[in-house]
Amino acid sequence: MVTLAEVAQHAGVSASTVSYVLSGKRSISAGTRQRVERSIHELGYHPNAGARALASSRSNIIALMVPLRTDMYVPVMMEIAIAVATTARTHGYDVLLLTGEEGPDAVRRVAGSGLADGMILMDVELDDERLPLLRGARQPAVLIGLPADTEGLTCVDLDFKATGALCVEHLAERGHRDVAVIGEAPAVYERHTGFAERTLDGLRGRARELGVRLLHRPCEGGYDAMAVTLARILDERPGTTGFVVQNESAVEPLLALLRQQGRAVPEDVSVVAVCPDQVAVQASVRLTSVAIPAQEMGRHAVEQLVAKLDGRAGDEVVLLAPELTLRASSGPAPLP
Amino acid sequence: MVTLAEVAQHAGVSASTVSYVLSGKRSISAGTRQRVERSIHELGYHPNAGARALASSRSNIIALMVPLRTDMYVPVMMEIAIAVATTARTHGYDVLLLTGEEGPDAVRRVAGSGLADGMILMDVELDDERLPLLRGARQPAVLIGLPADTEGLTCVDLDFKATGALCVEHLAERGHRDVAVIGEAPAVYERHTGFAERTLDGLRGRARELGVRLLHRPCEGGYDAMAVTLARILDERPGTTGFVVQNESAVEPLLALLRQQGRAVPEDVSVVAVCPDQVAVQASVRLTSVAIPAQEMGRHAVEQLVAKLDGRAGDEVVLLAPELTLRASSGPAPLP
DNA sequence: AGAGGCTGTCGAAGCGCTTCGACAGTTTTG
DNA sequence: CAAAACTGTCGAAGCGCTTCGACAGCCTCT
Repeated sequence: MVTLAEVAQHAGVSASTVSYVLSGKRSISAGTRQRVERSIHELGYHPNAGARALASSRSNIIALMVPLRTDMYVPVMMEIAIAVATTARTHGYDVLLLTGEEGPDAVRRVAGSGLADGMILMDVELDDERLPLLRGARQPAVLIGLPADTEGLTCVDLDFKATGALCVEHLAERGHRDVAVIGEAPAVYERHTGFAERTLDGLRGRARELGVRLLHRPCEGGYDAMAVTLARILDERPGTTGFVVQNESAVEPLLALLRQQGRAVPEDVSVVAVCPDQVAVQASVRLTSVAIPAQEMGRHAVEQLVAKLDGRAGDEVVLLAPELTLRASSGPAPLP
Repeated sequence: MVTLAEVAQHAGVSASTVSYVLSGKRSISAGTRQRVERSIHELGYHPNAGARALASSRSNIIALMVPLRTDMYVPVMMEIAIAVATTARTHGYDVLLLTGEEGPDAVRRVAGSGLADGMILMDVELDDERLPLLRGARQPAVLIGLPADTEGLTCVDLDFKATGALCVEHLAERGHRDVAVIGEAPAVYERHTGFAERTLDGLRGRARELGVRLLHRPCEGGYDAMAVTLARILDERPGTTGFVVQNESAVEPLLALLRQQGRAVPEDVSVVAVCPDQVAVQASVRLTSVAIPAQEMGRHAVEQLVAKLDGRAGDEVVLLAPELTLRASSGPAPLP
């Protein structure tokens, strides 16, 4: 392994000069800089990460805590994770992957050991047990998701309340009076994951204002579960003509079942989904949907965190505005 | 931050003693050990990762390089990544997440800086440009996937050739003479990803032996692409009664289309999928499938890598045997 | 022309930990 | 019963880098 000292000797300067060339924290004459850069190149020098971390108390690593669960739409998680990793690199950071398994201990471990300079947490519950630790820590953190109390925390998320409202509006505009909501798996609600409840809030609030009757049913993914859920819904509210689907693995089963029952989409029934665009486009009926901006969320989270690490930002809650894309699963807009 | 020295002082021993208590590399009397452990606990001490890495030239970090692409089934990638992270923790390692974006440079950077002790690469192409670097490096590495030349490399993968053979056998046993293969997206073949081609090898080889006529068609996921592909297949081979599907996002569309055309599964047509069990179970017809053992692959990869790091293992190619699970999408076994 | 300010470079002091050799005290051995 | 072999602990020397203060040389003022 080539060391700083060897580079310095090769270039005929002192070690500190090489360090300053690398970090740019002091001005260096053009000639010296070039000589040093050539030596670095010729010797194939790479700074040692450990030594750097020790001397500077900065590891240039961001920890990303992803949920271990697989009852939520995994591609979204993956997309966020990849966006985080990619964005982090553009700011000179690497990403350490932590699973939810260790829980709060992971937070302690990473913060205590200086392994990472800051952390990003996904899948935050309304009253997450990791939050007190984060509030107390000198470790900057950013949450993807919105807990009940955001005091002293930085959060990034889609505005799910507005998302719910938007879906109802869209269906109401098209004349639907009875709307069913196919929600996430029951477990998601039971552990009080913020986004599911917030979507529901938005749906209910706007439905009340617009005089739409709403029926919400959680639903495991898959064909069988969807069949049972749909049967119950139509039993209870036979006049249901609008569907909002928030569980991506229920989308295709729902469409298949509706088709099978002779209910045409969008002629008889409208469907709006909350899902990544890819899913909406690949479905058997191209779905009108509110996209989950996974990439943007990941990118924003990193940028907030980097800003905090640079002392450029304080706590902040960023809610991304939902956007509804009209596709083939909901009727045309009514004439004005 | 509490340091080793402070713990040592608090416990009334020298710093090296504390270090040996922590690492267990020298024997320590029970009394001393307890005193030190109490001090560690009381002071809330966490060893500094950077200092440790510097002094020991071991970071206790494994780098995991995941593909950036999203044209392959993402949940499998995610499941592998999570299995890697989880298994790594049980061996005392953390996982650094690298995206394919940086390509070979990432390998250089990580190896050069000592950021990680070893690396695991996913989505390896037959003639991957990262391979020469790995062969030359003192950085142990494990591949998930199988390149063309495995000389000097450690690899873990599902035995896709056997998987292909198994699928054909299963359909042949049930009397199918014309079998269509719905493959991955064309791009996957174009970049010569090993598993796709190896599956095809297995399919073709066994088909020839068993006198089965095989028609292979790559297919983008989604409903529309599948519709076009299916139409072409039935046009070219109207007698097709068996399907092998290797693209998970084509599964549900295929089932919907077959249903729509009045071809009953499994009465008229049998379908065998290569996909995670979750997908097979959630489909509108529970699918006979060969599972992709994502967790096991991740776990194996870590264990191989850790063994190499401990000097307990050399290069090795581990191919996991495929297992076919009979479900509702293929006919009953013929009477003996 | 001398004071004061810049620039560019260097030396040295750590950062917190691991690990090697040394050694006092105790136990085993022939 | 002395010699040999352990055991358990300590001190000190780094690991490779960052960063602070110092300073030589030069330029710019009045």
